[in-house]
Amino acid sequence: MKVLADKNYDFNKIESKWQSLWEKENTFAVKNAVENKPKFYCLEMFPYPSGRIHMGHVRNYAIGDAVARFKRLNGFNVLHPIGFDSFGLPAENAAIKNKTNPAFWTRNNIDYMAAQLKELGFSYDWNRIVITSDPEYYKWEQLFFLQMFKKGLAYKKISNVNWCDSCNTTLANEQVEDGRCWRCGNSVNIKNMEQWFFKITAYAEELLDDLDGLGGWPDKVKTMQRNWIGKSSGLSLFFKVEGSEDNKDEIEIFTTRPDTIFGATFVAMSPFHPLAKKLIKTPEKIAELEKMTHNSLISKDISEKEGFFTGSFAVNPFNEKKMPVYIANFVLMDYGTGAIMSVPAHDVRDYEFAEKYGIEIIRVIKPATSGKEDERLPFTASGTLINSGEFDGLFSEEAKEKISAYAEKTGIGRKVVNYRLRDWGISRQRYWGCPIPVVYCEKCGTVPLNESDLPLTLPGDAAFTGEGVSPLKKLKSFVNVKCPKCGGNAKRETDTMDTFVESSWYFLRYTLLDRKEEVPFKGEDAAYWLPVDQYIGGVEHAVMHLLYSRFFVKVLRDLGYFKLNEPFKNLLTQGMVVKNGAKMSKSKGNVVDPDGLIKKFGADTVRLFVLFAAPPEKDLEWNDSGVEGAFRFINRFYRTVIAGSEILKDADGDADTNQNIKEIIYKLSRIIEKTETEMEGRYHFNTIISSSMELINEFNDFITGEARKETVLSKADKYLLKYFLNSVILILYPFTPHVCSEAFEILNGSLIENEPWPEIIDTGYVRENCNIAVQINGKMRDLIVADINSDESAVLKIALESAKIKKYVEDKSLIKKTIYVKNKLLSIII
RNA sequence: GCCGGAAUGGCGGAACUGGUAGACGCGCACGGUUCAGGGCCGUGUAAGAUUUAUCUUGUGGGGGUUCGAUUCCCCCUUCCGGCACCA
Repeated sequence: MKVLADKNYDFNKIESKWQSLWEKENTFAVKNAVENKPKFYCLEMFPYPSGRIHMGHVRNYAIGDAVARFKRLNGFNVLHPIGFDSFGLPAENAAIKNKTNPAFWTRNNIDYMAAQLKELGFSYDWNRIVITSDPEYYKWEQLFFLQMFKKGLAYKKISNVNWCDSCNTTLANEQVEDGRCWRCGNSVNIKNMEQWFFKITAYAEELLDDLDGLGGWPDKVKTMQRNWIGKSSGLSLFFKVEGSEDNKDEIEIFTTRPDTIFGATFVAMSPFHPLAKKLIKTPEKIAELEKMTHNSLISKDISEKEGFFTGSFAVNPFNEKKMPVYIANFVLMDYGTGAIMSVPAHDVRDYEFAEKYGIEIIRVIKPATSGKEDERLPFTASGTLINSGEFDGLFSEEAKEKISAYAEKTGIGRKVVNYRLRDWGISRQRYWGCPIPVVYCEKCGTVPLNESDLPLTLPGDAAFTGEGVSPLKKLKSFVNVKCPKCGGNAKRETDTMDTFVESSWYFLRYTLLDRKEEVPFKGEDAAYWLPVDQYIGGVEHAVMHLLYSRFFVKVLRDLGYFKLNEPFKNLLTQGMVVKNGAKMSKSKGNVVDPDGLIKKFGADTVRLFVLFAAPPEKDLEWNDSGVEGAFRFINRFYRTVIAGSEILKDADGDADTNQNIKEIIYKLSRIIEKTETEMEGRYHFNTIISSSMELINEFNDFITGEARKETVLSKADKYLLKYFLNSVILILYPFTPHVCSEAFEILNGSLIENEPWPEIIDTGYVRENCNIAVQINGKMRDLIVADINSDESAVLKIALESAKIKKYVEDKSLIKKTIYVKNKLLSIII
């Protein structure tokens, strides 16, 4: 007995029906390795459990779900997991406010957001959920830390670090944007303190080189990473300090412009340079130095170049020139050597400084081209050397080589490569993060925990007052501990790890099916699933998460976990969801809440709209009436299916069919092909959806329009129309899975998930004629109809009969030249 | 300042390697639906002129290559993003 389908589109009923079926049947659960099926790992950046899903999430996950469902239809074994990046500050701030443990707030948010994701109908394998604040997850992170510690890849040092007053913690360089905290936007100070670091700089060269192999990444992201790593090759030189005690003091400088060495007129040194104090001759200037270091600690921002003469001189080994040594606020201590040779004639910054303090300026590079512009100083381009002794006449590039070689030969310098990239500071002075598994013993010093003592869990009885130091530091029961080595008194490390550590390997954890197994993940599973075939997320993580993850994978590889070099094969960075041209935010009052929309229109409508309104890489302008348009289309689509299911009941596949039907089947075939092409990586779903709309419009013309009234549909016609309608349902299924599952069931009585992607069928249709554009001197003048595959002379003949063309070409002899593009265009030159 | 990216109707966008610019949707207008409204269906919708089955202009602006340019090249403007004393 056939269940009569609702005539009207009841999204509530349809969506809850399919969602509960998917959940009950475990439809999207996936095994590690399935024979005869290629694998596809589709991953979206997991959310921080802030409380509710926002439109940015909906867009991100709708894109990912479209890819995952499409790949499943196409016979792939698809891993499409989800989890929660659940350590982090908002939970702790909420804990301070509510005087509870961050775990409660986090748990509630995860439950709510997981329910929202289910209501949106995303096809995740929920069995593989990863929650990073669970000890069963961060335990392995602590293990990685210990292994890295043993290899020297995790180490502690005192340095100037970024400090956010509002978050009460330090930040990595990547997490400071425009001098402000990436999370809260507060301006960042500098603090001198002891911190744990991951030695990402050890991988700088590999991280840079391997970018070239990431063909599936946007150039933009690769460029950002390249700039962030900031490799530069140059020369480091030793300058003797004149008159220093026993002539021992030397200043090492770094330059990328050895060709300008003869133009150096002073040495500029960072106020933090170890020699700074020693070189200064007067007490007043020591005071000045202290003022300068103090100011540099308050703010990274140097609005005005400042400095002073130390009273000491350094000697340029190339020309024995005595150069004054200056302390300068714009010289960074943690890049290069903390001191530079200053060539005001050929460096903008040095020029500015020299002008201000009246230092000598010597030109040593002559422009290759002559012109007023190039006569001006500073001149920073390449050119020919002058005033440079034996190197005169050489061009910059050659001079760099020769001068560097000379320096190496004579032992006054060496070629070096510097990186802008700094080691990743991972210490955070907060509670809600992964504890660093280290103790400080009175006797043994810094001692790592034994692996068997992991996990080191967060204590549940910490107090969240929001005042003073981290809750962990104040908790004596946590801090006071026995040394794992000698059993003596020791104190625990109370810093926790940056939450970007969790997100650096969560995609590996997803591959582990049985979470009871005592491993972070299994090498064979990782080898099967990785690299991620399609990664989707916001571009804001271009140099944070995406760089850290690449680093982490290389470290785990070197720790012997697998042979993988790069985690993410293809990357799609989706644009923001904006309203009235601005990013949605509470302060702007332009937030659109998905819950209300799902209630009003259903998940399929919301998903369809976010995919239809713009291609994924562009920003998406929110538009309420656009959502209604998406809703209207789904209604129309549903009614079409209902009507179709009545009309196409007795479909059967033989005998001749009418030419009009063959024609729309032909059109369908082109759109199936186009969809396949788009789904290979461009992912312009908006064009696929608009094509589907066209197909539905065509279909409606057949079953309700004039065409139907004129023709009686044969069984074979109906067979093709049913194939047509089923194909459209399959094309739309990745975007609007609920209504398509329902539609497929109405039409076929079976599950769409068991159906393969539509094969293109050949109806034997051939286009009989085509429209050809006729141009006169490059301007479109007429559109004529010609037999398909006509040759040029036949088309020209038709064209010359056209009244519009005759107007321009009275006589064939006027034609100078013709260009013919078969079945498309004829261009006549007169 | 340096490095990227973008600019197409009233709006979101389409046009894949140069070949009929404006698909599809929104909005708007008119019409239909025993028509209050809504919904649904149909028609029209780049601009300007007009003798309305006609012509001109038109893809940020200016130049170039080409029979032909939204597409390729050069210059400029605006907007967005990244980096910003990294020597």
